Amino acid sequence: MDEKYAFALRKIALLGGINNYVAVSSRELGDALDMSQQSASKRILELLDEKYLVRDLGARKQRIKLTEAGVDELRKEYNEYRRIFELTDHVTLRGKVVTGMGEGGYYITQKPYMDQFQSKLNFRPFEGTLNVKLTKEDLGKMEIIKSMPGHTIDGFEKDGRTFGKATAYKAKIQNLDCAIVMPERSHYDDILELVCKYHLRRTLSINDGDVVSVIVDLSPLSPEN
Amino acid sequence: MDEKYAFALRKIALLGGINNYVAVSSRELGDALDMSQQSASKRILELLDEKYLVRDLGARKQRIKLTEAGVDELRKEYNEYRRIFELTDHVTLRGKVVTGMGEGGYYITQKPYMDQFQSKLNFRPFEGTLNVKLTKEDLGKMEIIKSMPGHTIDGFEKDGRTFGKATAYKAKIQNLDCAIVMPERSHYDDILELVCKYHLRRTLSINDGDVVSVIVDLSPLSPEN
DNA sequence: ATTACTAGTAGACGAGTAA
DNA sequence: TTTACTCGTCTACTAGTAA
Repeated sequence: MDEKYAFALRKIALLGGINNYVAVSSRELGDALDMSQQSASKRILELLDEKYLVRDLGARKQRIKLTEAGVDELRKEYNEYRRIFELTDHVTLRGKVVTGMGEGGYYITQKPYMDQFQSKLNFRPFEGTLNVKLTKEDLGKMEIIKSMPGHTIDGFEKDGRTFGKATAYKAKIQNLDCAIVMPERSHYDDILELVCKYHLRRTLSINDGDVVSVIVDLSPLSPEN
Repeated sequence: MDEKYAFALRKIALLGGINNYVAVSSRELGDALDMSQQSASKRILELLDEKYLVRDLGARKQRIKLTEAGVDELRKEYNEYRRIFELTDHVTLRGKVVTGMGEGGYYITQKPYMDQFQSKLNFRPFEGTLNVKLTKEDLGKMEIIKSMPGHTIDGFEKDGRTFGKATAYKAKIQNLDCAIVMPERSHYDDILELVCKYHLRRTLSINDGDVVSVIVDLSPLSPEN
């Protein structure tokens, strides 16, 4: 991603091209970008080529709109700014409860993992994880979380099989202590895996499709805790 | 402000150079900016020249830090992203109550202004304005407000003197209806001028130095209201 | 008005290298 | 190791202009 593309996309978004088509001439965009009409025209062609923009080239004036990919690029930059200016001690994630493959539960209950949860998070998880599919808006917050230290859960070998490393972060769901676990090699990055001392679905009376908020603690870890 | 400067400042901020000096070699910055060590070195010199950066050039490795001006430039971009992604119907401003020059009161009480307040905001302000000096963090939010329509208060002439145009936005302070008034040609942009039907200091028992929150309404204006 | 081609050029970049 | 100079290349820009 070239920075100049992000810059142009940002200005187009500010002109209203984020949710709807907006009529922006190459001259107007040139003014916004402080460049010539010709260069702005070229920039638009490049953005179309990169699939960051779609265009409806009418007779008089073109109408343009960011694509999903274009919005995603902007969101990346937005998240960088949030890391810079909103550095707080917690992040709130929202998502919908879903049923996973049951793998989470199998992994979690391995003794070496359990022992580490006990020593690092101060509780032994109930066998099983609660899977939460994050809303699109909160997906970017995962990057913020990943950039913070968290509790490292070491991997191990057993019966010739490898159990990978993971990182855990203390969290709260409806004021109940829990933790989110992020395997180092995860296929999903929009699924949050929660572990808790109790059976979350039963304790909180939640089911598939329910929307829940998870507050992830990002305060600096005290050494040896 | 060249976009490439903002890009470099952003990466430096992410590397930790926003509050403190941080050791970043020109090679490391080059990697972050996806450019050569030589170009990154040049970029740092340019940023120093523009006073966006200060440097402590030690024997082994330089230590750099953003200046106030540098942070301000980043905050501008951050505010652009907030306008894009956080488009909400209100903005909360915080600041400290201060005593102005008394000009506000003189202007406000002019009949042509008063009549417009009555017709556009549906109240006649108490004679006098409450001045609130905004916190640095919320200064950028003024840009967001300025970019929204608001109620236009027309200027007029009287006794050969010109009374300028202004824009008013409905607001609430401690749940009390009020409005902020932004003269088109204002010398201050960190001072909020509030008008209210009541005497705010007396009604809310506030005095100089008290910190107040003002919720500014940005919901789209209904036509003819 | 528009958009966007071609051609010429200024300036940004990296390689080589000094300190 | 650093930082940062010079210099040659090449890219990204604008002017002119067509459609």
